[in-house]
Amino acid sequence: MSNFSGGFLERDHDHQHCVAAALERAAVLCAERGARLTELRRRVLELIWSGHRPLGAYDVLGRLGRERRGAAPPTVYRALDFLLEHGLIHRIESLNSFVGCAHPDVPHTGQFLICRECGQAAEINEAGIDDAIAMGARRAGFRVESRTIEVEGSCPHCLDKERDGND
Amino acid sequence: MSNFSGGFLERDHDHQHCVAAALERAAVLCAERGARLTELRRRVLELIWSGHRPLGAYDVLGRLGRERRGAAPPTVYRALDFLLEHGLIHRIESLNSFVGCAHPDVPHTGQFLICRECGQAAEINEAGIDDAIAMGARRAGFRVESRTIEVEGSCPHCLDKERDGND
DNA sequence: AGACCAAATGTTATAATATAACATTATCGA
DNA sequence: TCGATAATGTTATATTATAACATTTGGTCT
Repeated sequence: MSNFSGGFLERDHDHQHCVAAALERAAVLCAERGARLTELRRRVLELIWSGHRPLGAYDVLGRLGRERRGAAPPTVYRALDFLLEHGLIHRIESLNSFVGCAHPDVPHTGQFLICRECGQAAEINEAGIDDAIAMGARRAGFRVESRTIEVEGSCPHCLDKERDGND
Repeated sequence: MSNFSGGFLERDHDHQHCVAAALERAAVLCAERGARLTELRRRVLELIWSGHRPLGAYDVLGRLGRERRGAAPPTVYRALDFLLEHGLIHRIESLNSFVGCAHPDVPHTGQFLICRECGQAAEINEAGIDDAIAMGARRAGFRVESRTIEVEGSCPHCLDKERDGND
């Protein structure tokens, strides 16, 4: 993963590779599960992966609409639901938007660092976060079923830019 | 805090007290800050505190509309914005809704346990969560500006009910 | 008190996000 | 090939949120 810098990608990384890999993982995983990765679903996944920033359902619809006549909100939401069910994408609650998951094979709820400046989201996997949540839940007698962890701030690239500009 | 059971309140707790205390804290805090807790804002805060489950803006509007002619969405959203700014309520992103904050005096971003069964939300304050997030952010070279931590699951009371029902 | 300013609220319209309900088409196993 | 089921198309509408401008209210200065 020389492409990675602590979860945030370099601007010049080979993004075609990200997309191709994501689509390939999805194909394998759906085949294993007997789930149908239809052309529509595949295309929506590809659109979600068009960048590393979360995309809204209507952004997806906008892009889809140009190439597919009769694309309507349910078209997109149903595809997104399928992709969510299979862990191929995550929903970012604080942005009402969706981002690709790079590890759909391992069931997990995402932990995200989201840059306010450039919009890029990085998924991290910090066991300590889940541990600390488990601790808090335990104290409260609460059974955890899922987690939403979304951290907003500035990514390393945008912090660099800030420093360059003497901010 | 004999009323509390690890963050989740007993069903028979003195809720009038919760509301009164919240309104009093708000009044004090606004006075200190020279912020105007108008009748409308106070009433919206009271409505948010009508229970310990997050309330949507349109729920608030529905209740408000009955008593205040000319209540419209901006009426409510503006009051909610004020209350958010002053930390008197928190927004629950995963529910598009709002819940009272019991500790508006101490600046913090909330950590919530939300029961899928009964809808009740408990705010916790688990330093380990923020620590673990700080660690993950550090690894990624990310500067944290705010956090959304919303954990869904089952609260102790609903777990009890499950067990009683041999679930 | 009166004039003024800024903040708060009222009012109307509309944007953005999401789902319901039913019709049609495609896929797959028997 | 038939029939069941899943997927998609289609139309309408629900839900959440904000823009833009008008009016009112509350405080301040003289």
